[in-house]
Amino acid sequence: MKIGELAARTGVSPRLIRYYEQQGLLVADRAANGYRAYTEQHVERVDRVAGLVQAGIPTRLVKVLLDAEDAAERKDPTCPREVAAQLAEELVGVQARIDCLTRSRDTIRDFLMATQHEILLRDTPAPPTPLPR
Amino acid sequence: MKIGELAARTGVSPRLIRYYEQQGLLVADRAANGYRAYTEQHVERVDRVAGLVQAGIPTRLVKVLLDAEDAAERKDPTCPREVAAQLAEELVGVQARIDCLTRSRDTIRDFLMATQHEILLRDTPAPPTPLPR
DNA sequence: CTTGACCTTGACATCAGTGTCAAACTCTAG
DNA sequence: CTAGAGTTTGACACTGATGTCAAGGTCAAG
Repeated sequence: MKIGELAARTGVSPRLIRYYEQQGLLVADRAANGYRAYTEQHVERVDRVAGLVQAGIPTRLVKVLLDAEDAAERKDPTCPREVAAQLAEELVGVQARIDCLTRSRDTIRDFLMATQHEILLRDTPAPPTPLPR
Repeated sequence: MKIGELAARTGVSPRLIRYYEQQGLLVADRAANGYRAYTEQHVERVDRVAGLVQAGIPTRLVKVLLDAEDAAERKDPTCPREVAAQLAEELVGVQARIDCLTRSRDTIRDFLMATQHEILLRDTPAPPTPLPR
């Protein structure tokens, strides 16, 4: 598929898709005419990248994260200690973000409940199930 | 306490603290000399703001979120439907970020385990406990 | 009183993420 | 063959979050 379709399917503008590629987060084949050619897998990839970027992860780190995911997928346990350390480092940052967002999510949800606006709550996950810490 | 101490305690630069105030995310008392004066509560507030901003929530929305939290805390169920709708809207965005980050966190954690780097895993939460969706 | 550390405001700079526009090319439909 | 839609690259612009610097006020220590 071409970039326009990929953009349509991911909700990410072509401009941004090219930007991500330029940042090394994406690799696109090229058709004979020079057009970028994408596969189904790219759809997922772009969604993932956009999601992380929107979650405040700088592209530089998105690359690290996704590279690790790729390695994991390939069952490629090649991981120099240095990289592992960087990932571990990043992990705490990610967890911090999750905690902060979770707190806000819970507060918003509770608030909407308290103000009789439950109707607005769609597919947001399970109720105040306090997770085992 | 003055801005320097607040900055030290939160790890947020004075510059940024002033910026947050300017964006309406913070309200600071003023001492007779014009210096901003903060209380313990501000420490928490600044942590919270910084956390959300780092998690990719634009300051404009951080304000909405925190205002709702404040309202909730004051047991103030005054909430025009319009505001509630906006919050509900924001909720799905927050949840999307959480999902995306959670996925990355799990992948990183799994990856570090798989590569025999468990040692690097500090206080990151419970193992692959698949949450009930 | 002077000095040094910290505060104030405001201007300017930077970086990342995005949008927009232009010029040129490709392809498909008519 | 031509028109229109989509693509490519590259330049420029903008916004939000931050850093930095300057000029001047405050204050505590010496």
